Amino acid sequence: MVDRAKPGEQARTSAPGPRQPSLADVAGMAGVSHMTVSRVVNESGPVRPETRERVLAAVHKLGYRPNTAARTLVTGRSGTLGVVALESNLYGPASTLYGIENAAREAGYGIAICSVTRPGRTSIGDAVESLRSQAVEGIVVIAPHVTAGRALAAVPGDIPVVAVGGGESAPVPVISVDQYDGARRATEHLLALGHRTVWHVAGPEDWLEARDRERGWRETLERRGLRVPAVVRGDWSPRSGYEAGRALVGKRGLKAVFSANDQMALGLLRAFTEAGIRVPEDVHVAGFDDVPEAAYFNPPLTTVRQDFIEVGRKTFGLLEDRMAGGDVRARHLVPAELIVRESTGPR
Amino acid sequence: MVDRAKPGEQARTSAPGPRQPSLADVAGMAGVSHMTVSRVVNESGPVRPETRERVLAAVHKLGYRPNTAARTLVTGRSGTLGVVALESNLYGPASTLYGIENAAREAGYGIAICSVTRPGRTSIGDAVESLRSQAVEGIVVIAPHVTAGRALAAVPGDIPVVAVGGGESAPVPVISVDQYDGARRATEHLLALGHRTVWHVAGPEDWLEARDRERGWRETLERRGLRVPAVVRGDWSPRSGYEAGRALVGKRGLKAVFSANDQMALGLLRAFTEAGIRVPEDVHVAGFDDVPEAAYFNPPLTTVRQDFIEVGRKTFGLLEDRMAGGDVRARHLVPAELIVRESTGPR
DNA sequence: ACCAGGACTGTTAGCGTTAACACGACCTCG
DNA sequence: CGAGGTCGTGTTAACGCTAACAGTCCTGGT
Repeated sequence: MVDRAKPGEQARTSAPGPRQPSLADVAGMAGVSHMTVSRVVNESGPVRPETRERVLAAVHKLGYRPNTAARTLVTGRSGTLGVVALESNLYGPASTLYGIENAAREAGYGIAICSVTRPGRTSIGDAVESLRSQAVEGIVVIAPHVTAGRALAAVPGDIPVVAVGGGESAPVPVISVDQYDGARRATEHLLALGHRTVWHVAGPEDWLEARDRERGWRETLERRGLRVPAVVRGDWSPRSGYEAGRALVGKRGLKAVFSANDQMALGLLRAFTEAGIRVPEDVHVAGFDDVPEAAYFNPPLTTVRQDFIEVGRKTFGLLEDRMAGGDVRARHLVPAELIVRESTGPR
Repeated sequence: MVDRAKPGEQARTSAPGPRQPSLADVAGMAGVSHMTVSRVVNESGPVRPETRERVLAAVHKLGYRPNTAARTLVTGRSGTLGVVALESNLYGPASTLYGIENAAREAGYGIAICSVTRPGRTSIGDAVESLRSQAVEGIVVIAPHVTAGRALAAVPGDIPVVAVGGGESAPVPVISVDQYDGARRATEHLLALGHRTVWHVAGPEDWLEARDRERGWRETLERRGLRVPAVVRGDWSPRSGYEAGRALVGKRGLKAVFSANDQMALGLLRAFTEAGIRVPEDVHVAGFDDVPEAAYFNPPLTTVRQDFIEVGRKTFGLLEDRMAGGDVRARHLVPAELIVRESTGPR
């Protein structure tokens, strides 16, 4: 029996012990009915100041905490939102999650999360299901993946859902950074440096953000009647960027490269360095995301910044509207900002 | 009235509508008592196969979903764990969270999170409080910060809590990567390259991991009777690493630097490059964390890898023990692994 | 003096679930 | 052939809370 707590030290085992105090216990101590206690605790309905004092004292003394389960059962509201996050350890999703969580907490909501590693209709569906069973009042799906649209369509309609970065076809409201415009800006910036064309290292084909960025790049070139080089495709990882870089080395007329994210741009830089190609002297490189590291790459990376906190805030706002019964189906865009650094600097 | 759903299209507004079906509804349709339905749903107690079929059919037809709140109310178990994460957009915490979540979901638990930006006794306390009010069964605190110890001491003892990366003084079980040993390995690796000493860019003084890494470095030098240079302190960010690098440039005998994390190491590399100091030719540099980018830094970074998935798994296991009533107070360490790359390569 | 109505408090009835026990039918064993 | 068990099912009573209504005072206007 190692477990005997020393005096003054709380027993830290989870012995069943006396259960948490309930409204009734507080009521007993304060000499009122449980309803009066409920009214004090929720500030609903009038209570004489004197009574309130007594109740509050009892609440304090007993360490009373309202039982969420009971409250949820009777009110039908859990005060919890669910977030489905795909690849939540990537910088973008993690930051978005953070933004949503902040906005939600400010409004008094708790957050339940469910990450899914590999996308696919089933897993997103499972995640939503798992959250629903936690009685969440609404769900945010962070899954900028093509399958997300189908998965979302399969979600029962009786719970409010909004998506972050989903496709236009999603049957729910979508909020997203303007990937297309961000890619356009990066591409035009590179062209403005005097290049005849811009190469592109794209993200995985089944990611919507990858598609939008690629489209932004492609259409910018087409609009000007410029040659559109074959895209090299990566998987967002620095490693795939490195491989893309090696594939690109030696291409004729390689003067400007737009990478679909900063991590791949890092791999590119590495591959170019190894091949003796200097950035920005020989080739200009731009990325996407503006991860905190980007400013300290070698050289510092020109990139497109996404305001994830704003995305989180707007997403929560949209979900709130949906939960209030609004029929919002629009697609909301958050503007992207071009950050120019040395990787596209003067030669 | 824009809201009328077209036939075949689900109404996506949250109109109150007929409430979710309950056990009683299913029971009615199947012609049994609600208890029989409960037994079928939970696979508790014997049910004749024939009856089970009928019940299952009704469950399916009605789209019955158990009401968690009611179940929690009566069983006292919510099936949810809480995670308090500090700076959850940093690579380490985000990965740990991911690891914990995975392990928890495998065991059938849901996860509620609560991030806190700035540490301090109150905010961690608030976060714990907020999670408790969500009726979590246990709490993981990811907060490798000195204030975490005090904050944890203030948490009521009636809920199981474990900490990730907390200090030895924490009144709860702690799980952590062996920071000290990781730092020792990095330092010894640098010394083995023939340097007379190793400089150190430390993390914020109030982070326990920063302290452990610094101690591992310092004591390794002291053990060999080597000179211990003054530490330069950063805040984990690449920017602070850059500034540290500029402060270091020109120091006499600067041959080897151990940075407390990879991001700062990146800043260091940048500062050295700008100053015309070559890595690894002039100076050797090592980091800590092994972020995915580290292998593609310029040059690729020697660093200490932390197995966050393993940390998450062990953390969940420990919490499970606590919830089962075990009085585990030990400190569990996950070994760190040195990854050697070009930044400490041959000259 | 009387009644309307507000302020304050209490009583009752669920919310949907599981725990605990009760009951009949059937089987097995001595 | 009856005692005692298991199987399959039902009944009842919580769990802790809020909604809805029912009182009981007290005040103020007529």
